Amino acid sequence: MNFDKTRSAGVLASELARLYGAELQRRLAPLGLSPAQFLVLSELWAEDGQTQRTLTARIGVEQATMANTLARMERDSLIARAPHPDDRRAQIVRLTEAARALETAAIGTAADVNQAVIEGLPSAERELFLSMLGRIVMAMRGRDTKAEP
Amino acid sequence: MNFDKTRSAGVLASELARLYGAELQRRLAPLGLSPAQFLVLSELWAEDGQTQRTLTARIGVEQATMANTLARMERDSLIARAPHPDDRRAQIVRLTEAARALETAAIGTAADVNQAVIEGLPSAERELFLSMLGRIVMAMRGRDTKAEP
DNA sequence: CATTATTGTATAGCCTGCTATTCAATGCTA
DNA sequence: TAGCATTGAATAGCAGGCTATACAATAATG
Repeated sequence: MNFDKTRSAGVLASELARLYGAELQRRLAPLGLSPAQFLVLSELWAEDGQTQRTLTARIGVEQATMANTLARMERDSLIARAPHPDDRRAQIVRLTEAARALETAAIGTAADVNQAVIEGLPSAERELFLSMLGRIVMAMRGRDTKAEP
Repeated sequence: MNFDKTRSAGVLASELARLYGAELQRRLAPLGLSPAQFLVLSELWAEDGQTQRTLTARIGVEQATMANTLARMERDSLIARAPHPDDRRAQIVRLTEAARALETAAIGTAADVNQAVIEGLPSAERELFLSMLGRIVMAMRGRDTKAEP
């Protein structure tokens, strides 16, 4: 009886996630960004002025996680919050000028790191790998929301 | 300019890691185990009486991370520490009876969850996926230790 | 309209990563 | 052998996941 982590999709994915996160962190650091902050910014670059609720849904993280990430981003002057015009519970999250200025560099960096990851495979296999990984994630997302009998 | 996370190996791997971790946590909880604790135990089930140093190397996390995980495991009575016979800095980490009793159930659970992950793909693709993921991880591990000019 | 349910955020507290620092014990070497 | 370097662990402090709560604002319902 034993557990072979070298053939465990979960363990391998976790290790890849850590390695990717470390590398991205290292390369985003000069811009003053962390990987989680980059993800939020990438949503805001696409559409500025979203609600915390919307960001949470689009990024797929829990509400509390987003609240904490946004708090750090506000502390770091990457975002500012304004009152929502017709819902006094909510706030509008907006990019600061500083954050807006980082778009090109940060997206380039993230693309580089993702390219580096995928270069671990011969080019003929890369598309297939991305497709498989995407399908596995979708399947797991499905399981997640489903309760068992 | 924008960042497509649905085609980012890193973002997808991170999401998969989170989904896997959540599911494994849920299924190990009845046994009183967390995913990180399970990994340590799986090393100790294979060879009891290792040093913190050895566990750190085999599992591939930082020393401080392992120290904290072991502290929680000791708190939870999964391991006990004994003085190392010929190095007074080191300690020998040993399974408790309670931890030894969990082996079959825990390994079965982890195997189930990994099976669930892989079932997101048609069976014909599963081996190839594991192989690709393994190769990508190995390539990233290599990059990691390498400094850039 | 008054109650109740739902929704948007914030907060507390946990786990597991990480880096940086510290300290004692060991090992090496001049 | 004395002194410096290395090694095994612990600790502090941060990030970013998570669940569970709390609370005010809004929506829905009797």
